[in-house]
Parts: sequence; structure tokens; C-alpha cells
Amino acid sequence: MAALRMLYHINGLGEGKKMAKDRKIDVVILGLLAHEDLTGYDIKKQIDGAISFFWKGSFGSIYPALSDMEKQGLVKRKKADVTSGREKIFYQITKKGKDTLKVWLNDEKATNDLKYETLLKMYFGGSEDRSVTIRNIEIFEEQVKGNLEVLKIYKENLEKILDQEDHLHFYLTVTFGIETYEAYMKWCNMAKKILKEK
Amino acid sequence: MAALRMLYHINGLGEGKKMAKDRKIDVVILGLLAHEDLTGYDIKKQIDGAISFFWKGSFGSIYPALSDMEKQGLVKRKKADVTSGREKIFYQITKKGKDTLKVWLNDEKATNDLKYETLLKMYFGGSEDRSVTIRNIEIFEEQVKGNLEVLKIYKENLEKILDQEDHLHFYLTVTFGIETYEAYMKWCNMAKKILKEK
DNA sequence: TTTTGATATATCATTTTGATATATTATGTA
DNA sequence: TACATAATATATCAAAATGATATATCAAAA
Repeated sequence: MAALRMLYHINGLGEGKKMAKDRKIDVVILGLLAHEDLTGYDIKKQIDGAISFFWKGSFGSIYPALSDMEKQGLVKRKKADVTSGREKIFYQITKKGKDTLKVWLNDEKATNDLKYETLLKMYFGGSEDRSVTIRNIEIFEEQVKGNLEVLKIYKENLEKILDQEDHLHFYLTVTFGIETYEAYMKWCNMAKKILKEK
Repeated sequence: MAALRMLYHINGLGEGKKMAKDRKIDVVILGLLAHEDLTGYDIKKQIDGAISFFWKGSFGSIYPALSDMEKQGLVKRKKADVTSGREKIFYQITKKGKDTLKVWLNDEKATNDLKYETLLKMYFGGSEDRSVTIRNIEIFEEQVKGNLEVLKIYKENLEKILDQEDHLHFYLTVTFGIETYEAYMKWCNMAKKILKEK
């Protein structure tokens, strides 16, 4: 049984009752809230930042998850800023939320999925002119190049503050991105070369 | 405007009418049917094969897509095998289906998404004991090692038949997988080493 | 002053997943 | 031969996620 389901079970949801699936956005939100209180909008911004190269999340999943997790007692609303009429809801992680995060981190199950349309086009592109495939590689190469530059800046900044355990973890994640993107670049050059032969 | 939407537009779906989103499973199915006639079950098996490391697809998306694409005239049913009582529906790509595939291949837009729970655990794992993170890396390493072995066998077999354009494309896709998985292995060793320091 | 862009929450149709239901056919084994 | 198990095959469903859109406020630039 997966860790989250196990926790739901411990918390009293019996076998017969309809149980929520493992909603992955929950742990992303909990992971971010473990560091600081955030609004739904803040969460989206953070997901679109350093996290974006290995995980995605839309408003359409974040807001419903937040209100659902509030009902479950994993997060709680902080008092709204009364000085301004502006609606702004800060969320805070609870003890139960921290426990859920801990259970997930210690669960050995992890799904790692890649969905690369570029590779789909490569795989099915044998019927088209080679220039089409080469163009698709070039577009991919540009995307990768841009991402690589951003990740290298992240890395440089993190290298200065590696003494904190959290920063070491961010650093290793970023390093993963750099290593793989560099492998992509290498492959792009190789593939273009082969396709330009003959 | 995305290529598929463009084609839908050309085919008479006006602006006001509710239009289907870009359903990616369609082009996966069309790409496979471009090579040979297949049943829904066959399609699932192919997706779980060489394609699986860069794309996924479940029965719950394949079967509804097939019947919808039949209505759109992108694929058509082949006569069922009458000798056996066994229900088995072979699908064949149509001229319109081939055109749709071609438009997609020539469309420069491509989304490339990674969803790695392992990296999510790495990123948020700073609060746990290092042994937890190391264990998560080891599990990932085992998965990668297994996939790498399978891809290397694919590569060896494809190297013998590179004269066919399709096989060259399969070969380049597989090579991408090998290069990235090897980068992953390199990163795993580096990350474990750093986490075991101090 | 106004208009553009960023902030902020929320909802909706569509797509996809992952699980399950149902039934047939092939294979291994007692 | 009989029986159980695994593979084949289609199909549906709730839950989750995406991507788009709606609504409104606030800050900054033109």
C-alpha cells in the first residue's frame, strides 16, 4: 500500500469507503509550505521557477487542492491582511501536513515520467523529409539551451550557500537538470550530424 | 494556431463551436497505424515497448480516442476475423489520418514535460535524514539501470537495419534514451558521494 | 489619465490516468 | 483430461491534471 493511502487509512478512512487517489500536487504544495507560508498564486510562481524542469502544476489543480487540504487539516488559512481590500489567502502547513510530507518522503515508491513530444516526432518522423526532423531537433536544442543557462545561474547562487541542508538538496536537483540538459545537447549534435550524412 | 486545431478548422469546425483540445494520444495512435494495422490492445503494447521511456498511454485514453477518430474519419475499422468468435477490432489509418500526422510532424510546437517524483523528493528532502535521500537515489538508480539495459538491446538490434529511414529514426530515439540514462547514472554516483561526505 | 501588465482567486471543459469489469483464448500442471 | 492461471481484448469510470477563461485589484508606464 502506498504511503499516502496508508496515512489515509490510519486517519480512519476504511477499506469500503471511496478513497482519494494519490494526488501528487498535494506533496508539492506541502513541500513548499514547509519552508514558508504562501498564497496559491505564490505556489504557482514557485512551481514555475526552479521546480518547473522536473514538475508542473496549474491553477486548476492548485486551488482545488488547497481548499481540499484545508478540509483535511493538512494546511490552514492565515488571517487575511485587513489593511487592504485585496483578497489574498496565505496558507500555513499544519502538524498533520508535516507528517504527510514525511510519510511521502520515506515512501520508496516514486513515478518518473517523461513526455517528450520532440521524441515522438523523432520516432514517427521517418516518412517526412530529413529537414523536418533536423528543424525539430534545432527547436528542441534552443529550448534546452535556454533552460541550461537558467539552471547554471541557479547553481552558481546555490554554491555559495551549500552549508544549509536544504540548499544542498536544491543544488543536487539543479545539478541533475544541468547534467541531463548537457546530455541532450550532446545528443542533438550527434543526431543532426547523422541526419545530414549521405 | 496549433497545427491540429488548424486542420480541424480547415475541416469545417468553426470558431464559435466547442473545439476539442490537442489530444496527444491521437498522433501516437496515428503514428503507430502508419506502419501497420493494429487493435487497441496492440497499440497499448507498442506504447509500453520502445515508446514507453518518452511517452505513456492507458486503455482509458486509447479506446475512446479510437472510436472518436473513427467518427472523424482519421482511422477505419477493418473487417473482423469471422473464423473465431473472439472480438478483435483492427484499425487502419485513412488518407485524412495520414494528413493529420503530416501536419503534426511539420508543426514546430512541441511540449516536453518531465515529471520526476524522485527529484521532487530530492528537492524537498532536506528535512529528513540523509539516508532517506540516499535510499531514494538508489531506487532510482536501479530503475534507470534496468531501462538502460533494455534500451541497449533495442540499439544493438536497430544498428543492423539502419538502412531503412524509419529504423534510423527509432535508433536516434533510443540513443537519446541511452545518453540521458547514462547521465542519470553519473549524477546518482555524484549525488550519493556528496551526501555521504561529512 | 488611461491603459497595460502583474497579482490573485476561482471555475470549467477536456484530456489523461489508473483501476476495475467482463469475457475469451492459450498455457501449464496435477 | 480437467483445472487453474496468465495473456489477450474491449470497455467504462472516478479521480486527477491541463489549459483556457472569467473576474477583479493594484502598480507602473505612457
